[in-house]
Amino acid sequence: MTQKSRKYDLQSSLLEDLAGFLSKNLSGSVIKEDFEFIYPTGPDKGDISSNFALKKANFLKKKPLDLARELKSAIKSSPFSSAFSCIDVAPPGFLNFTYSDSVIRDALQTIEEAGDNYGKQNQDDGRRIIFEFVSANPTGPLTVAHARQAAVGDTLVRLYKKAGYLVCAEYYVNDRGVQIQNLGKSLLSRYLEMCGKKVDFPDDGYRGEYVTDLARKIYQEEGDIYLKKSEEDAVRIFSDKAYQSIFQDIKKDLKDFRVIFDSFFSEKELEEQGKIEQTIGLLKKKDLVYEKDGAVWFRTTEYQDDKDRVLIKSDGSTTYLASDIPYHWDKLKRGFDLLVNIVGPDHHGYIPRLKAAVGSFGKEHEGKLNVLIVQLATLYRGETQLRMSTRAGEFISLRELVREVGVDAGRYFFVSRRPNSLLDFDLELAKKQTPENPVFYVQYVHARIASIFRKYEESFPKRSLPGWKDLDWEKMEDDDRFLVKALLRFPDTLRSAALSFEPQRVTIYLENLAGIFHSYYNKNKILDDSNHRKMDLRLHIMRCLATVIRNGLDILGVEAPEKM
RNA sequence: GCGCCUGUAGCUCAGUCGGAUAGAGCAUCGGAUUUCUAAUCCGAGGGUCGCAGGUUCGAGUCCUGCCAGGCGCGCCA
Repeated sequence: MTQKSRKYDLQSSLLEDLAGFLSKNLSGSVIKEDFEFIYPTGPDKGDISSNFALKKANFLKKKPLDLARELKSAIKSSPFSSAFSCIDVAPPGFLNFTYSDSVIRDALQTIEEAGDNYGKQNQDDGRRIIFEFVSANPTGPLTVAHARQAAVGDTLVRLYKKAGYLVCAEYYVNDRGVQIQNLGKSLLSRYLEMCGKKVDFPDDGYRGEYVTDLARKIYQEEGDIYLKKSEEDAVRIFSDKAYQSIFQDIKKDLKDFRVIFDSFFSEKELEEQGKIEQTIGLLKKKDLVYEKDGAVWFRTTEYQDDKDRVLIKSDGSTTYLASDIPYHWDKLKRGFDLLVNIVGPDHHGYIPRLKAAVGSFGKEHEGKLNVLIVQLATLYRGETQLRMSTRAGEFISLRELVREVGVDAGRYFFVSRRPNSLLDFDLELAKKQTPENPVFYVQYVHARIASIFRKYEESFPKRSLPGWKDLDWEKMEDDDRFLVKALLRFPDTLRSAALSFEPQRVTIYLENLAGIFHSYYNKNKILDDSNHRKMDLRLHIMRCLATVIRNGLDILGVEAPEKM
């Protein structure tokens, strides 16, 4: 990690340099990566701690406390000394550091300079990452399950972009195959009904109302002109009409949910380019496929699957897996080093197959696929759980959800729990404008600060706020320090959220930060005509806090309002 | 039966690569408003981290076994 890459992450930069210094100061047997820093819990433990002495005492044949004291005195007589107002050796061997005011000053300056870029990093390990998510079949509207996947996926993409990676967000479109055919047949049936024909609705057809609505629209606009077509042609035409219409709606819903895709990858094109056949040919050469019972099988058991899987069914049609293999090969060929797939829990049995697909491309690609499972969300209205059944066509769509609770609350709630945990989503709570609702609690910070600045403009119309260099740091109090130290943790929070694929760390951070602010706000007056020097300092702190809240909410795709 | 996931306060959940006395919010109870937005704040009570072993300076976190719940085990997607 270069100095430049940590430009906006003061804390990591400082701690890394410190680790480098200490590892050199000890003996050659310790490297800077041996030093880790943890956030201490509880009072009187400083701002950041090191457990190095406990970890390495045995290895260095020293007592932990002695080792800790040794480290402390090394720091004391080094330039790093000025970064800490206190270095405390605490039994059984912790080193507790308290940041000095110079660090706090530097933190504020960093945030003011960085602005929207605060939190941005340059991980710079050259890896390119592709996130594939939602990828819902374009056979019906997006549901609440897709909504959570969309919110999680999009937030992760934003996190990785902020961390400095080259990222691509992709939607894989199953725009061919049996399900699209079924959809076309369903639409055709509804259409024929409108034309007055008596028809049997397909057994495995799509019974949702959206199909009937679309049929009505076609009938109204074009009349019964399709009655003359052969059934084969009609199914083809109606499949295409249905798919086009539904897919447009899906794209619009995603856009309205502030979910941005860089590309939509078509399965149909994959087929038309002959990639599926090619792939099976290639696998044949590697002796990874064989015929049995009239079907063609892929030896996924070579890659830790518990049984082999069919690629070509005995009726000659191909399975999803047959398309997924060339699709994932294509991702690798496009130069992506990490393939992240975000899927629902119903797909988890599918993971070994996909890993086999990636593994079959070559030893060097094994391990490049990372499948994240996003669990379902259960909707509640207060205490009552909303039952949903996709089969019967009874479900709450993404669109309805957004209409009811809005994009901000929707996105925030979906990412506020670990992706791998079930999520209870209370529609009533999401709509509430009270502190129980974490979205409002966090947004309110931004609105309150904006309000302070409005009031400031009003009360001191002719005054211009002094620049950063002219502030009086003697006026800083413990409450101010505490607040800024929380801001200092922001870049590290984003990094840890990204690397662990856990966006809820951002919401937890923001809620904690909001709590610190509201408490501060209640206790301390910002605008103070009797003490302009203190007011100036605090206005700068408030501005930095608003920046962090805004940047944090932006990662979540949630707006930071000026007024509420 | 096999595999994956989950189990932390009454409820919903945090808990970073194994760190110090396990934390929030809701709910309950008691307080705060001549004020930059009370959409807020302050305080109190509330725990066998599912159970039992193990690893070690140290375990909610890692390992093994068990218990409970969810999901997956198709020539469906």
